[in-house]
Amino acid sequence: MDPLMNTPSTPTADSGLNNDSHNSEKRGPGSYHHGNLRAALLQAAVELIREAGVEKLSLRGLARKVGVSQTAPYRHFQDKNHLLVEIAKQTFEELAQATRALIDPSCSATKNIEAAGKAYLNFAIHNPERYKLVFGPSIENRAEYPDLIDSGQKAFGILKQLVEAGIQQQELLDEDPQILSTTCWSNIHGFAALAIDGFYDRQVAFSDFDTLLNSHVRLSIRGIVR
Amino acid sequence: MDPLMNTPSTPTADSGLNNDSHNSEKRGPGSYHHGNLRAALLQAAVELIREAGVEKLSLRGLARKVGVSQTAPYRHFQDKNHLLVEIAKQTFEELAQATRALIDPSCSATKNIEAAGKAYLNFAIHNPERYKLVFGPSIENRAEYPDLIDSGQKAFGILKQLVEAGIQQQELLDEDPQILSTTCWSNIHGFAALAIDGFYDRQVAFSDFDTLLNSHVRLSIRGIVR
DNA sequence: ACATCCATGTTTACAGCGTCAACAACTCGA
DNA sequence: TCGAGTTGTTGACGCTGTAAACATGGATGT
Repeated sequence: MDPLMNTPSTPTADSGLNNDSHNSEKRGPGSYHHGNLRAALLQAAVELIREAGVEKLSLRGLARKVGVSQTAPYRHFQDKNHLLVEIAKQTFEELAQATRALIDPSCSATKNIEAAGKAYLNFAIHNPERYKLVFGPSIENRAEYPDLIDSGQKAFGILKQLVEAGIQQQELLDEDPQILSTTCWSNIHGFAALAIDGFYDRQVAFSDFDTLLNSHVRLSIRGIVR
Repeated sequence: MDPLMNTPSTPTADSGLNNDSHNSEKRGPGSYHHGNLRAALLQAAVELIREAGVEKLSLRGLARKVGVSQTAPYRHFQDKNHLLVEIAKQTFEELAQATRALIDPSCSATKNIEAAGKAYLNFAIHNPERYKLVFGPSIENRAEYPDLIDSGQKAFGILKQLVEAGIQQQELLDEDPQILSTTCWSNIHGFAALAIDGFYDRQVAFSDFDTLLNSHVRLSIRGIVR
């Protein structure tokens, strides 16, 4: 306990005031327990990631933003990695939902794959930092989180089903569906990754981006149709 | 000497001894200047990155490995980012060279694109951490390093030339070469990225990996051939 | 041969990070 | 009502990137 500038004063009254001032309804005035910290942390983390990328996310900064002490998050997440994994899981699910949303059973499989691909890319491009979180190196030991793997496989499953249908309908090449769908996924993912990281910015005017995206999806799928 | 100063020891004798003791041959015995520090740092950094990935690379650890003080690297690189940029530049050049090596002018453009794609993927898969460094989020403000951008564009230029030749030879679709080559690159990159990050490990047995790779290249290119 | 300059190295220090251990406050069921 | 468990706080440790001040010694001009 140094009498210097560090800790200003009584924690109870102070934290209550602080929270009241810039933290709308998350904590009652002067209350010790947050009440919904886990959810608040996840939400704030997503915001911070969206604003500055995963690399810039720190648990301490996150705690500051939510208005709790720097170690409070450890009551809800084993460590930073577990927090990221949770967000990645959610992101996979949103990605899957966005992809699934545009599928129309009355259309051909090929059309559906195209629609799904575009939806996938649009999600990726509108949520670039979270997309990078999911596929990038921020998460350590991905393999050790079965739930995360499951979410990913579920998203991939959407595409795989479409491809299998396409093969059955003789719209696509009669080859191993695993290979066809993997190739398709790679193609789409590659575009997302490069687009997000700005590798196309110097090649394509902004107005042409949609053309590029549409062409890419069309040409990528063309590789596996009959 | 000065009893008021709190510097603990005479730096001359001490540092000389230290260097002699634990620093094998990189530095002459008792020599103060390294003589080749910049190159040594780059080489050691590449090793560390290969072993543990860019995320685990620290300038201090690097300095330790090379046997210099923790701030010595700052005499040769403005900051960590500049070091990474330098390595990325080198990697781009190696990648370009590996890709170019397998091109055979007596073959068709399509065959060459296929060969280049496979060479590209093989380089990526055998140098996963450096590949991730080049395309991943480790480097900040990529756009502010024109040399790096140039290296990237040069590597991409190889593919673009092949695609343009293919269009002229009427092997490929008669469409915007920029779009065709971008699509081709995306497809290859997507496979590299997902393969490196282990997204195929649970789908494909190791022995089947080459099949998957070859199929992917074939199908990806198929999308842009006539 | 010698003095001097400057590139290259070292020491020290600071702030920020992830995380652990010890302690404090609130909640809730017996 | 009380005691236990949950959730929060404080303080500390060792790591990081990097800035400032200082030391060294090889190159250079005389």
